[in-house]
Amino acid sequence: MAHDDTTRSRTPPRRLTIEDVATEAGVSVATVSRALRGLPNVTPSTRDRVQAVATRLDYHPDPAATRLAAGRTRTVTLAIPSLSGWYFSTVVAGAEAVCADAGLEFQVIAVPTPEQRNRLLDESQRLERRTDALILVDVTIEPHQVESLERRKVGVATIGSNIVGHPSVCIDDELVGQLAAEHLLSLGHRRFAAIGGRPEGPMSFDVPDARWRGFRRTLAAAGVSVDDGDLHNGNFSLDGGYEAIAPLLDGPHPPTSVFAMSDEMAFGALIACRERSLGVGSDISIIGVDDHEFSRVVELTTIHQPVADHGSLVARLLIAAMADAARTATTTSATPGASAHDVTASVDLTGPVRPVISLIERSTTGPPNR
Amino acid sequence: MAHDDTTRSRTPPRRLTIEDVATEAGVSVATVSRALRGLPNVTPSTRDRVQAVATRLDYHPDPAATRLAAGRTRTVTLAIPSLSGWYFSTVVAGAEAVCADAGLEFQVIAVPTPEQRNRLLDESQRLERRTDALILVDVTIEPHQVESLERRKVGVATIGSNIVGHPSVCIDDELVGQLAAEHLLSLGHRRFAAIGGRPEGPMSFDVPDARWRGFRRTLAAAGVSVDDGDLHNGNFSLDGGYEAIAPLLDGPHPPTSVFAMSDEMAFGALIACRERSLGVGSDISIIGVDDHEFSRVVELTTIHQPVADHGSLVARLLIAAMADAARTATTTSATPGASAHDVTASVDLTGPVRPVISLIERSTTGPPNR
DNA sequence: CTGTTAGCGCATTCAG
DNA sequence: CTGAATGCGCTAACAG
Repeated sequence: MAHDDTTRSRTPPRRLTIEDVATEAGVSVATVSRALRGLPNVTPSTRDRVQAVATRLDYHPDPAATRLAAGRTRTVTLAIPSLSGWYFSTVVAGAEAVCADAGLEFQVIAVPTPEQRNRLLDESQRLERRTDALILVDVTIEPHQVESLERRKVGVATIGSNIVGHPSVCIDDELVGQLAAEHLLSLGHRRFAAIGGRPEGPMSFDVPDARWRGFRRTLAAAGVSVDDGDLHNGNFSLDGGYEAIAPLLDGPHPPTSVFAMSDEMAFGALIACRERSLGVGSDISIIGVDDHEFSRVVELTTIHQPVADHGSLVARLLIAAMADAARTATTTSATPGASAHDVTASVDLTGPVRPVISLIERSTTGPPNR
Repeated sequence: MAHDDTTRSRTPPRRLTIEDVATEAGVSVATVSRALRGLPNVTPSTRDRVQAVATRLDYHPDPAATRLAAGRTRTVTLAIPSLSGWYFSTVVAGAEAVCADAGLEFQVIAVPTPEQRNRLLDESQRLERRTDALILVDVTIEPHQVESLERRKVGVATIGSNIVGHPSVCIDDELVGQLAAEHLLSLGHRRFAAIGGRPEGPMSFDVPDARWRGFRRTLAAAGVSVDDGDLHNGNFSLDGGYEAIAPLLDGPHPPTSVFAMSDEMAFGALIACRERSLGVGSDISIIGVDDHEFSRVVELTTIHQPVADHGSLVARLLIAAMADAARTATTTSATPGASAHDVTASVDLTGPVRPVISLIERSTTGPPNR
């Protein structure tokens, strides 16, 4: 009554190891290891045979054993202030897809506070053992932390900021501010307010600063002056946007236009305006940043950035950089001149990649009516 | 000239091992292992000493080695049709937070297609080696796959469906349909359309079916009949909602009310209505499901579900179930009667937990004007 | 209570 | 080109 014990039995089937494959294929484990990883020094015929057996047995090397023996984890870890929210989740999705494609495990960790950020980054020892590389999304990192990761050969790539010598994707945030200012200015606005970042909030990334600089500079060039009192904290959230704008609307001297540094904050502002029966696009103009999926639902004028590309782009850059590093390491210590013909990875992966941004004019902005 | 070589040198510092701690503390590695894991059979004084040394040295056990030796990975893997989108990312965020808190690594994998789903679930061998447990979010799983995972002691928990004997969180989807129908009915509507799931789309989960059943049943009880021709595919996306509703609006006999099975699809419907200058809440009523973060921005009437809790809840249930399983395993083979006093985990973790849902009436629904 | 020892599954020298 | 041997760092019996 022989039945397939490995699929029917109630007891856990013994996991098959490289040795099972070796025995079955009539070779040594070393050969199996080489064959399966596509290393040289294996006769094509034996390689094929080994691969056939492995496939038939449905063999997959144990990642833990591989890690322990080889020292590499084949996993990428992404750290991000939050996993929810449109921007963040879109970035995560992009990065995951690329990593999965590359056969890398994808781990993710939310670091909403500076404490958690440091707890993660200060333990490079721990990190090295868990991951081959780190993708930092709107997470700041200090020089000594970078250095520590470099020393431990942990790859690093960033979104929203950049580290010299490491791949990064970030838009020109000053330009964002400039485009917003130019648009509002061209419409005839002269009274502005801005809703921006979390000065004492969880993270301290410099995106909002740069946007504010660009905004302010452009206004100044047009002879309009704003000061830091015109910048309000909206925490990059819908509620934050609402809270930030409401008092202004109720105040004695409301702005005719507001630059919300994210669409989500702009949505909050929209609610506040509706509550007060203000005509958005006439009584008051609102411009956001992101081109959030739902911006067109409310016809929000905004500055588009290709968020979906951010994640996949860094992941690709990171993977290329890692491959590059690995190859350089072996190349350097083996055949110093071998890279002459190998221009494959000679694209520069260390400078920041700057996705193109553009103004999308919809109906929440218009000429001021007062 | 002694300087701290482990933090300054350009060469990777040799990672310190359990043996370093042992030597430094003057005990054996076994004792260090016990002490650090809080196992019994260690004198408090030595335990303290070991812990002090470990802390001072900033020692962290290598996860790969632990996995290999202990067989457990201390990682939880979450599989989900997509990582972006409000519902999904909110769930992910909740689960991650709980896992991180519990000291578990958190891996995530997108399975947009049935092929990818099967590729994941059919390789229980591979899965077992990578993760201790699986959280399935709106991902269907076949009985034999469940069995295979059970045999390999991989924990499983689900959201959006439930597997007997495993923890799960899912709302009463028939009730969702019923609430929507009752609301629309009470307003006086008699002509309905529904926008629902992806019949031939990537996933084949039964959420939309249940919602449709509840909707239809309630209507029938009120003497109104709808048929499958009134159910349109909106793919649970904004664009899908738009595409689904547009032709109806342009048709000869448009509905006075539409039940969108997700807020995102409702948003798409909203756009279509606006394009046609239809008064939403008067010319046509729209009700969604989710209570999406932005529903209040557009004043969408919807059926609220506590999405933020879903993720953290399953994660908690899963972790409890895993602890339970581990304890049962040891208990059973050691002290059969020991659990008499230990009622800690005797809450039932195997039945589905059903979060409370409720209708939130805003302004996109109202009495029909024709 | 503590130390010794034998693997966990694989990658990797080094001989052959 | 291939195989035998060593060790990655830790846990889990077992012996003291």
